[in-house]
Amino acid sequence: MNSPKRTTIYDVAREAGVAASTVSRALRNPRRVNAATREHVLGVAERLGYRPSPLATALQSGRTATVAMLVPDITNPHFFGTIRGAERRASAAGITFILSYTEESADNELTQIERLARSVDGFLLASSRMSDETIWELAEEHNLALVNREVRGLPSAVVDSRVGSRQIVEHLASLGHESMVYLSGPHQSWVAGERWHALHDSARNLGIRATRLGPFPPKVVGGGAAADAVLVTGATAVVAHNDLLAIGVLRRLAERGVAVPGQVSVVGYDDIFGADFCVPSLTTLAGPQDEAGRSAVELLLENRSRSTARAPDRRVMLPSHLVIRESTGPAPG
Amino acid sequence: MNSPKRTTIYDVAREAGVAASTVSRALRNPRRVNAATREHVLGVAERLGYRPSPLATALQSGRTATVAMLVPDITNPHFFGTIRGAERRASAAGITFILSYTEESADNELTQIERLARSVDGFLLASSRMSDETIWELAEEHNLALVNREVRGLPSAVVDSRVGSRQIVEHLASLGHESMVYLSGPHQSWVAGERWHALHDSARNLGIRATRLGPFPPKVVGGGAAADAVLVTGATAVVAHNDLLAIGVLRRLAERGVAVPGQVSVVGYDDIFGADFCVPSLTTLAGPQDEAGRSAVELLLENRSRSTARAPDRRVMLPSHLVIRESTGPAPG
DNA sequence: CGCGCTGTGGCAAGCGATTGCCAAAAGTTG
DNA sequence: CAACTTTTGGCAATCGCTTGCCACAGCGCG
Repeated sequence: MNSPKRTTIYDVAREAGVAASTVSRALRNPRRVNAATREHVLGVAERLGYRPSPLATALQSGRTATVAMLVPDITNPHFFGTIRGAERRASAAGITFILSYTEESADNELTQIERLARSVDGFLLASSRMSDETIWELAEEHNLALVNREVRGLPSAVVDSRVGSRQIVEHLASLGHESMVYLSGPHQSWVAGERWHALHDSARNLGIRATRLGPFPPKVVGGGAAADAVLVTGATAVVAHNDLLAIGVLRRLAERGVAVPGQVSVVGYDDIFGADFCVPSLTTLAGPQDEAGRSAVELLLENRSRSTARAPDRRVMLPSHLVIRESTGPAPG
Repeated sequence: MNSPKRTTIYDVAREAGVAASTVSRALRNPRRVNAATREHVLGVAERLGYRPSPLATALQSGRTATVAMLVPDITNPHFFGTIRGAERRASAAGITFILSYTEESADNELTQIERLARSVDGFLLASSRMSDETIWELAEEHNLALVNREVRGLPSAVVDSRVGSRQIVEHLASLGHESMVYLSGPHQSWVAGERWHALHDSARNLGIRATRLGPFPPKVVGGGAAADAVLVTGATAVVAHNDLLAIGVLRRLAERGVAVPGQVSVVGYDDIFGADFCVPSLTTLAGPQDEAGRSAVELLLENRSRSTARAPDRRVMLPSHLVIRESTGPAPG
């Protein structure tokens, strides 16, 4: 419970025989106070077990030493890496980390931002479902950093999926595939668009027929319908919007007796936990998601002290790489 | 960025032609103010886009509407369910959710608690690595709720593993196994002890020889050494401290050409993501981890307003159930 | 008609820090 | 040694909100 009485800066001041302001300075602004007094004050503070109140500090100074991360869906293991990376970085900087799930809803994101605005120094928006315009407007009032999303002029950390998508297509082409299907994710998903464009372009360059199906829910259960939809197209290769969906596809294809990669090759994105031990193991585009979380926190911290509203356009692009496993193989026939 | 000037309670007061205290009361304490004035004030507040400052509220009233959850290891998917459940419940109550990873270290837990003490209403300790005594002392000063851990006199939400462990042993006995090995988790882990005791007792009752090996790191990589250690014992059944370890064991056994469940049966705990699609799929003790997270938040909220330090001894015990899959089968010979 | 009760609203004192401004003390310089 | 500059510490206002206490008005009642 909240203990009866915490020791405050005033207790320390009284005990040390100085003014509260001196204690404050000794703590935050060492050079503003004489070395000897400082030692003394610090000693007393230590002895009294003084701990500053983050709330009081924040109220007065405006700095909260807190960031909030908004994530659309916690069920998706894809985000764990990002969350971990962000939390680690924040924690290392002594920054408190607030986590909030927005359940795939842009409205929810807005509500949370509104609610937390006064208590944080900035927001990490992971795979935000909001429109570019909305985000852009929010950036006017709040300190934002985007993860796996780009909006003109805003700081972001994204794991590349354009180059990686091209690698996927090249991989499939080299195996003799002539047609592929992209199983698309939620249509508000920015990366879904990026991936499709990159796949589409590369496919055209390499003379492969590429079509898009969906959107499908980016979950294992979404794979059932997706797999069936694929089968009627007759394509020999499937690229799923993420590994969850891919795993669902594998499962459904197995049920239907379709050989992978004998008849159909399957590729995913993210290299989530389990991608290496499902059957067949999944060829997938892996990227440093935790690094993305880490970088985003750094971008936020960089801008924390800035005075002008809009942050400079810092973008971090992290490389991805294709991990080839058993779910892709030569095109049949 | 933090916008130039937020509208405060005073702006509303001036605009509405009342005192700030009246605005405050209209907002928090509806019955303390005349219905008409209240409507009026609320209208003005709405019109001005007033949002209360959680910091100011917290500083003055002591209520922060925030809880912090301390988790030993975010890499472990086991915790995802708990985190999700807790976040959902907190969010539903309009409570801000702080997440902090303590990297399997009791010291880290203490540090975090110390640091956050003034900014939260309570702590959720998930699978805490701290000693009973330390936790007990902390409870003197802080509002705590434990997840998957019991300490005399403190509120806790745990997923039963005693009954479940007995089910595991019965399952193995029914398959004709006469010896089993428990691969133990970190020795500070309370559940590890619980599980071993339950397994041990049940085994004795059923005339099965049970031994304990370890501790092993509760991760996939820990499974390598664990599997090898099992093989030298000659036991026909392995119960791993959690699914990660079990999956590691499966992998190592496959490498060594040991048939599962032909030669050795393997059981895990938690039924994490992937337990159903690894090969062979894993028999495991499943439990409502998200429910545990949810309940723990509720316990915290119940105690939030209490005056005496120690909370009443509320314990929530959630049932687990054995999910039988392909990794267990009849004892060889 | 006078008295006390209840319903409402305002005043002002905090909550625990930070920080601009000022004054005293100490150090510098010619 | 006087005139100045620099260091160092204190005062008090402030951040935005809550809440104990008081005052006033309207009301019921004997």
